[in-house]
Amino acid sequence: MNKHLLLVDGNSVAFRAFFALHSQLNRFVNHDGLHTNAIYAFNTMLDVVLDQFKPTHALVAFDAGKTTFRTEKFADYKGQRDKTPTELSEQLPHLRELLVGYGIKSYELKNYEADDIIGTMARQAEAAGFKVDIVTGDRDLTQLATDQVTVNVTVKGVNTLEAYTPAHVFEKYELEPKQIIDMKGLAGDTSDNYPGVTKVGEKTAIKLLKQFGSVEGIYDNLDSLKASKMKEHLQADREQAFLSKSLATINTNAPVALTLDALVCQGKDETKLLDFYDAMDFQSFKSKLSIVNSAVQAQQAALKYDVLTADNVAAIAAQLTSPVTFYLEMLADNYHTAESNGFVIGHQGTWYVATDTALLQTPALKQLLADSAIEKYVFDVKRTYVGLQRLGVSLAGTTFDLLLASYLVDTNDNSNDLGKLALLHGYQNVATDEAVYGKGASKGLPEDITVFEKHLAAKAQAISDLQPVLMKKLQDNDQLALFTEMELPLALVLADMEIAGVKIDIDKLNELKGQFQQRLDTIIQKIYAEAGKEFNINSSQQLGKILFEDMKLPVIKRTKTGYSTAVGVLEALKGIAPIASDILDYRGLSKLQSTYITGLLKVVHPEDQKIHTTYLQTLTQTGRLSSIEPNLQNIPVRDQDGRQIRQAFIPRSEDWAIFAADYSQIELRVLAHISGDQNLQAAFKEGLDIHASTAMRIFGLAQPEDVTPNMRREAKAVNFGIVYGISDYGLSQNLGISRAQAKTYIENYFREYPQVKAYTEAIVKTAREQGYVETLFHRRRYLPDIHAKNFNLRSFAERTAMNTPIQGSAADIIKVAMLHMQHALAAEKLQATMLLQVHDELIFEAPKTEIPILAQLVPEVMDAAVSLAVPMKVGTGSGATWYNVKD
DNA sequence: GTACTCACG
DNA sequence: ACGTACGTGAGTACA
Repeated sequence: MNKHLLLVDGNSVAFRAFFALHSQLNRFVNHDGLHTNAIYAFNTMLDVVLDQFKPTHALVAFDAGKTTFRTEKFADYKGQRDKTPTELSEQLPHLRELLVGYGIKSYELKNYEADDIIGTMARQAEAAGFKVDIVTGDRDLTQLATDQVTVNVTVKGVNTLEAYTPAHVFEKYELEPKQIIDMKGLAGDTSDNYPGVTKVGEKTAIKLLKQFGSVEGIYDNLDSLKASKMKEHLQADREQAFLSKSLATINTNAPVALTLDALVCQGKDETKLLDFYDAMDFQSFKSKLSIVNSAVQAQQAALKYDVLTADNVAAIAAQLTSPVTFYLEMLADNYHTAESNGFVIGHQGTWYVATDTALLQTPALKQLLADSAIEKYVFDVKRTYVGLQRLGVSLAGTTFDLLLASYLVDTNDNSNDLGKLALLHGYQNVATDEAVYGKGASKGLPEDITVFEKHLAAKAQAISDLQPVLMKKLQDNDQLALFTEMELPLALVLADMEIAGVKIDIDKLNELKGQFQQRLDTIIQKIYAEAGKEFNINSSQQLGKILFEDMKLPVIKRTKTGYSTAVGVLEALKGIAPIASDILDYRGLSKLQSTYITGLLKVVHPEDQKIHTTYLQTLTQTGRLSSIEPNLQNIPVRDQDGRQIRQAFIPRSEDWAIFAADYSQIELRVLAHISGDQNLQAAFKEGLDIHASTAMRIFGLAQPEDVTPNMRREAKAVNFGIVYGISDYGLSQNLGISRAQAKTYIENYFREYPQVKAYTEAIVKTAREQGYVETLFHRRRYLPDIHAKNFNLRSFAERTAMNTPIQGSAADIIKVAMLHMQHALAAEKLQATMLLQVHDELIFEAPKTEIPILAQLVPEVMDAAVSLAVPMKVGTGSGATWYNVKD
């Protein structure tokens, strides 16, 4: 068998791996708070190269430390390098463990770099007749390429490799591999921090080497060069050139205490890898282990199910007893329009699968599902309820929802895919939908119907198996009431709101569309005239060029990729360039046109002229809802133009009206409650204008009349800032004041509201000690970054620790209000229907005759949702459209 | 798929 | 010294 040696530059590949998944740094944290992104990507790389090269021998070389024979020669070698981020260095020891699991030797050598180990072993292996593949992120190693040795350099992350054979090196540099060191000697290397020859870069170096072959060749023939700046530099930097070349040269005779025989691949030790993956929380690698797979396959093979038919369904339904697990499959995402493809019902170990959804119409089955005395275990009760409802089937008695429970236990465990979610809980026996149905355009039912049936049975089994696990966790977290009394029943309230939908005046939207378009056309022509040419105004790239290059306007702010053209920037330019103000107008109108006019028209249901949004109940980190397809929680209100969109939101019929109620300052009231601050509480108890009251305190005013509108505005920003987890910089940006000024405001605020200050300090401490923060109703958010060494990550976690209990408790409160509201409407036998929730407000439609009743009832219910140390305040209004909602 | 921008609380 | 306000969704451009 041909011997084949794989040599990996451990540090360099780990470095690449770390930055390949750098944007995911927060998502790759194990249960001990260890970052794992580099380990994960390194593992992926290992799988790729082992599969590609199928080596018989392998070695991963690491750097031993900072000091090497190179730093002895040149003290500043690699001197300018930033310190390795701690999030990466903490991962390096675990890479060795991973390699042990893979049966691959790792090695480091004092005073030498990984390069030298690799160079030495490559030469030895070559001499012994091996084929050698080197994997590294560092192009310098291409100097080692020969006919037997290929240097594979990572490109874009770590999974794509560029293979440098001598021929490829020549293609790239027009040099022999051994001349790479001469090139480095001449051009230097900024990342390794050695100089080379002044003003000589890669291009010049290559030109010289093509003529003279090597650094030595150049200096031997220096006299033959005609006089030039370059010649002067070469003469002056002679010593540097030779030093740089020697630094770039990989030592292929390092005293490596390894024999080739010691590098034989031992094969994976799956038991070790299993432990390692458990420690790292790597579910996907774990699931690829054959010991895991065979266990999973055995369990899946043991999974028994029967197929429901028209003949057996009634008898089977009749004998099912509480609790039953039920799952309705709809492949399409949007359950308001999705077709139902099949379902499964049963209990532990006995599953009945149907791919014919008409069987749901069987009276015995319908009755069972609608019977609240028979407990149901499901995954995503809202989706199931709506799907069934569209088939004329009622669902009641749900006592467990895997999706909801998982979200409450940890807001990060919130995949909508049952298979993925189960995996997050270490449960492996159910495939992901993507694996079974595919994705994108090719998504569909498997050709083999039994694959589909098995998948449904496996889902039911997973729900049933995980039910006790999740219930235990909820109980341990003191979250049973939150689950059973709040989120589960709320799902049905939300489902009813989604199903009810909100009626849209299509003619109104079209009328607005025409008006906006006319104004847009005028502005577009004006902008083209001002710019001196036509361009795509929607492209921030093109716009940046026009403003800052063609028109030479001052650059206020940059983004990662170029010039920022955000509102703040354009506002600042308004005074010197009228085009800025036209672009702002254009942006405003074009946003309305695309997102709100055409966007909403696209999602109006053709049959009922209504919009049925979908609320995501398990998405946000704070407990708020989110709204999609379309988002009805961000319909314009602040600007007059945008606000008109609300004229298109109308009640279901002529003699009905829209009614809305909102909590006033709910977050500040929550803050007053949980901080226990006497001064803040007093302000609310006395019914003061809270922003004016804060203004009096931070500006030291004696009389309410002394508060100017500007003082109130600034105090309002301070109040908001406190809720967001304040910083002087953030406040100064928001108010356009100096950082010092902002700092004074904050100090004054904390002096006046000392218990708020104490709260912000205490909650951060709590987060550090227990790793999470909680809302009034025990909703929990984990904050692993609270311990981060990185200042930014840690600061962010600290602000989140302050904000989440406030925002989250406010979310809890309105959820309770919604539950009570639904009951009250039924108890009062009102036709009024709750339609929308926008974080601190509820929107209803009702017969005009019921509006006075609602004006009384809704604030009462919202007030009574929770009893805080301060009173609640609820504002209401009604009108013919959402736009017209006024007191 | 990511970046940018902007709508809401 | 570090570089920010908290929580969302959608449209467009561009690679």
